[in-house]
Amino acid sequence: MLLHTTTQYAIRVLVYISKNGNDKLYTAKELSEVLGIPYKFLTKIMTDLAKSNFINSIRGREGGYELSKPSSKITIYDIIESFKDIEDETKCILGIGKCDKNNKCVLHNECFIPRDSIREMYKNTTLDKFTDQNFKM
Amino acid sequence: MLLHTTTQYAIRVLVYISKNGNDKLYTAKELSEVLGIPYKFLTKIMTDLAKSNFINSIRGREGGYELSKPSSKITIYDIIESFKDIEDETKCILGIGKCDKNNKCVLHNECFIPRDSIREMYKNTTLDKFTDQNFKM
DNA sequence: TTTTAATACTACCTTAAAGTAGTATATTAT
DNA sequence: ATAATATACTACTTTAAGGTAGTATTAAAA
Repeated sequence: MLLHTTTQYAIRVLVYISKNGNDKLYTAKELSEVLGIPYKFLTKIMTDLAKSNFINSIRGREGGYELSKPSSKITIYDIIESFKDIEDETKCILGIGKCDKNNKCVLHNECFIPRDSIREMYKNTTLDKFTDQNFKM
Repeated sequence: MLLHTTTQYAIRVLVYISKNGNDKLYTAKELSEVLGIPYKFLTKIMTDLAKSNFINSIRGREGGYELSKPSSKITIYDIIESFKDIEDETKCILGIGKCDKNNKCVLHNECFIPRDSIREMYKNTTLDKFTDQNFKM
């Protein structure tokens, strides 16, 4: 359920840009400072986000980053998936191969609903959902 | 939500002994073979389980391991906690310090219920719950 | 055209978890 | 007594994630 630091950073950057408007460019320096993400680590993540087409990166003086599509078209699930951080839904919580209804570990039934609800929430949550609200960044 | 391999192994060993009866000793060799856990890794974990008083270890020829208390007194939560693998309930899913009701990240509300239900399940699940049932090991 | 300020690339370092190897110690059957 | 068969201890290796450093490239301002 917990996400890798890299994925957390990616989500936070995209949420920040979405909340603050996609009508200007954001530099790595600004994102790094305001979100408290190490600069060099952040630029690596931004390059990945550009390659997977979440953002456009504009090089050179006056450059920076912007979302490459409306925030209503980006889900939390998309971001997590792009960093290969989605939990395989058949993966057994006790590490015994795959769990399905015919092949259950002792905790399978108890874990299924909460795991599924998290995954559905990720799929249903788009970045525009946060634009009006006041959350910590 | 996913557990470390060490924790998964520990749970599986204790569940196995509980299901198969605490009226005999189980050797590391048997547990390793039947559960598919690397022998040397398993013995390290068993030593930890003995130190944290989940099992008694009997050294020497004819030795082995047994539960040190009734399986009804051992919860999944106890095991996970002993391997320091319990998720801090105030830990922010996006890694922004602590989340509580006055200081929420964008995903806090959506994650709270499923995270809490997993934790409660761990607390309410004792090893004797599995003794009659037929689950994969 | 040169300087400045931005991102991109390549390589490395650090840390913790997973796993392995060898030896020491304990206990019982013979 | 001693051989056999257990667990315990110490130290090492491997791997992946997180993080750092230096340089190259790009493009607009001056």
